[in-house]
Amino acid sequence: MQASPSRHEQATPARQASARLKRDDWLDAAFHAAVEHGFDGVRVLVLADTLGVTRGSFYWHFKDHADLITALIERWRAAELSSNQGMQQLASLDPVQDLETLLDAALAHGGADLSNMRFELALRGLGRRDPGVAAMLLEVDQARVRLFAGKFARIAPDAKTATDLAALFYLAIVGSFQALSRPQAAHPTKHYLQDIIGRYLIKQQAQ
Amino acid sequence: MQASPSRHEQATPARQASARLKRDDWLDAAFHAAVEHGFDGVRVLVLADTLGVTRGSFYWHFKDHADLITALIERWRAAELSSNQGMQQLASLDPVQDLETLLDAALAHGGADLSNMRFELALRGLGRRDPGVAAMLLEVDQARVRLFAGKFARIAPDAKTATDLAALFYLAIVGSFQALSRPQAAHPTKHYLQDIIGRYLIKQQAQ
DNA sequence: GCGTCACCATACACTGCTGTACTTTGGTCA
DNA sequence: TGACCAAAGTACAGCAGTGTATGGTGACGC
Repeated sequence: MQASPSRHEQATPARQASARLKRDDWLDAAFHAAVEHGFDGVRVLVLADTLGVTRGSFYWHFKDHADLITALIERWRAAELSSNQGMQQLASLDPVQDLETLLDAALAHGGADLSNMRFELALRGLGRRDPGVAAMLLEVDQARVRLFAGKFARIAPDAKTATDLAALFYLAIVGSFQALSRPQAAHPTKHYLQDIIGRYLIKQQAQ
Repeated sequence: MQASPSRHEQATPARQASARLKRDDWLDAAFHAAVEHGFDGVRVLVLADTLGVTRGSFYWHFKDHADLITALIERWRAAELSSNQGMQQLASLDPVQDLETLLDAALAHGGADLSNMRFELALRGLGRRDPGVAAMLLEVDQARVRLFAGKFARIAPDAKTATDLAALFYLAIVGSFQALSRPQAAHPTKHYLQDIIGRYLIKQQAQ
């Protein structure tokens, strides 16, 4: 649901040269750590290890561990909301095509999007303990549902139906992020949703 | 989606008397810790604190920390699958009523069910790192979708529609566990789903 | 060519948590 | 009433991680 997150991701334990690190490099490493091990697994000691430096570098760029986490979250939030705004712009003549494009983007479980999905799940895990994070996630969720509702409004018979369907489908998408999703198999969720759209909504429209 | 989890839950830091603890008491405490702080927050030291004993007791009941976690997960799995089987039994004459009862049970976000919901979310967080847990969750998910599909089969026009709708609604339920759910407000998800059922499915059936 | 500053290393103190070996208590039943 | 044993206490070693103070280095500007 967002473009590729980072400029240069580095998964290998030791960096190739002695290129000096910037704040964003630490944020990228923290991003991947959160994706792999959750927010509890974001340790500055292991980040320094994977980046090939010591923690002395970290405490130059960040005040402390909490500073890293808040910066990481804020970067995601900004990118997410801006991506949401971008999606709101593009609208073709075919409303069904628009919805399927939106579903494709939301359900693209692979590559960089898979990392974004897992990061978002880790973030939701954090939101269950941190009210501030929970409020931020609610803001993002509502922006997305508004986006969906805008698309559904073009094919639904009335406004309430549009918002209901938007909420239902968005919740199903969030649910598909973590249930019934074996990584090896092709993701069936997309077909579910597209079938449902084709089966009910179009029928509804054509009546 | 499950009955009350534990026989006697104890949230207060110091226990009232010197009642000796059993294995299940430790599991109950671990359950609540997982609910509150996730699985990474299940520490035997803090469990001992809240139970009012030292860790000497813990290492009598459990081999180590991993032993506690696997026992906790297995207990949940057994209770969940048995609860699922119980729900499969009850079926009234009215299929729509059955579905709404099922949705009520699935979406009951309050009291002991809220703890169960949060525990399940913590478990899914763990499943993202542990393949064994992920496989177990897939098993539970599939059992639940089968349950839903069985109910939908009584009102849907064909088998594929029933399984599609079951998957869609189940995913929406899982999604509603963590998105768009501010604890203070009444949960709108139930009304979404009931509206959708009333709006589309019944119409579909009556055609 | 040299100083400056952004970036990094090193060393230390400290905390929270695990696991283990051993001892102690207290309830129950012969 | 005294032995037994489940349950809990005590003490120690060790590990992983944070934060801090301070010193080192290398690329760039002048």
